[in-house]
Amino acid sequence: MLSRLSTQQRLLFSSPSRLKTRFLSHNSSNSDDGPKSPHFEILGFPETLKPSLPPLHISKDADLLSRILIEHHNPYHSMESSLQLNGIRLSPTLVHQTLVRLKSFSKIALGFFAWAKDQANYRHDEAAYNIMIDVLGKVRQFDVAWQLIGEMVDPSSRTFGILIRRLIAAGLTRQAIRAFDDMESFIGRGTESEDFCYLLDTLCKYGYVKVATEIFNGRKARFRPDSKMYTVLIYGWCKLNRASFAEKFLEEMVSVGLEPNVVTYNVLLNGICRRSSLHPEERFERTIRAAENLFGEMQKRGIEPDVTSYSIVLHVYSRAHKPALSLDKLNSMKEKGIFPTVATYTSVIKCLCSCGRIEDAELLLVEMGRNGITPSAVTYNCFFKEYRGRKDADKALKLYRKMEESSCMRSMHTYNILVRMFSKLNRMEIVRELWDDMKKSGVGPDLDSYTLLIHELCEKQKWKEACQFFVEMIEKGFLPQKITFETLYTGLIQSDMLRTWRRLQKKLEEESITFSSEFKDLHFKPYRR
DNA sequence: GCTTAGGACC
Repeated sequence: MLSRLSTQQRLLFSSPSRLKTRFLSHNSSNSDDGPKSPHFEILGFPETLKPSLPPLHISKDADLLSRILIEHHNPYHSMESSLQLNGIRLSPTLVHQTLVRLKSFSKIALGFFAWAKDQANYRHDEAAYNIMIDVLGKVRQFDVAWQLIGEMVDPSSRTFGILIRRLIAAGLTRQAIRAFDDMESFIGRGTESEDFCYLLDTLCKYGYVKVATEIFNGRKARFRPDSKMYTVLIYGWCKLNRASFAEKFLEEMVSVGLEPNVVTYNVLLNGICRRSSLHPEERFERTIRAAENLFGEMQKRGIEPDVTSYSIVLHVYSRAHKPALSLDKLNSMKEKGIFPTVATYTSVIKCLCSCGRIEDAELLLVEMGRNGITPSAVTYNCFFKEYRGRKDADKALKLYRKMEESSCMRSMHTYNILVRMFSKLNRMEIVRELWDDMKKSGVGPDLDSYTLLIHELCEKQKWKEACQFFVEMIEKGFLPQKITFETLYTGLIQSDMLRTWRRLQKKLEEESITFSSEFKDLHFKPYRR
């Protein structure tokens, strides 16, 4: 069962450096929708759910269907020969949800998609095509994506938006622009300013600001520029830290008679504040002065700063560790009748926590609740980090329970902070609970969770358990760091656990994982934190 | 689908 999964994952990436691909794919957690690890426990898959049973219940359960597909379907065989899905009733919801769950398994997703279409006579709607095109774009199978667009009844600009975003994300900006140009022959209407703005925005978000500027200048005559387009370009240049270009576009914008709005100013404000160094006090003051000047300019134009403007400044205070200023600013915005959002509160809370004023932060958390603002995982993580620093297990656990009660989504981070904290405190029963929660909620574990758990277990000399998790992580497609391998390997040898050691070796061989060979000559030190 | 909060080790 396990080896079958690995085989399928292997087939998914045909490049020779598949491990690297796998490794990278699991590290792209900050990309908006990069591949996620499988959401389920393969090891514990119950026998009774195998597709040899009448598959009636699958018709409603995308979770189950996707598990079965991942586990039993060989993408190189027809769906019938690996599965008996004949009795299945496909509905749009089932198809969408299943495709979403197969996002990291593009071949299986495509197999299912094609099977539904060709064998089950199911007519995919636009949403299903869009998901599929997105999945294909992620693995750069643009030829197949184009094929699907070709067979769609009426692809919309949304479909093209997805394709264009994937092309740009893959660095194929020329192709993206060509797709944009070809779009009107598919969607049955001419491209509009809005579509053009989306193209510019996507180019800028992925850092191709120069390309965006070029095509903007080239097609100004065709698409009437609006303040949104200018804002997008200003955002791009700010992102690249090229304030002079950003200002040039602001000037141009005004000179063609377009009024900058509050978003334009917030983009500029963020440009000033975003990466400015705050280290010596003068730099912090300089940044704040620049921000305040911009506030003044806004007011001169009759534009009132909004929550976002204040949140940007509050983030600067937080980075500069200025709890008093942070609280002042929060109060002054409230007096102006601007209601803080989660982002606003989170910045202030982060500031207070990082400055040790956790009681004040706790008061703000209460205030948030009173104002009907739901804290996010990011908000909670600020507290957890501080509780970890204080080794305050009780408070951390209490807050975690509160999170569960309010069914606040836990982030990967929440778990990683807490797993580390409770391992260090040797409260392994809680670590276990967290680990189970993490799997159940479907957010993890990720490469970091495995790495830190294994390192903690090694430190406690629980070699066997560490080894189990090491094997498990490989089976899930995570490439361990070299240091993790070395720590475990050395520990096993030093404690004469040759059988476990051999098991580890066999696993690595099976998966053809090698860590660079110079380790043989190294003198190992056991892991120290 | 124009803007804001976001890890931790070394």
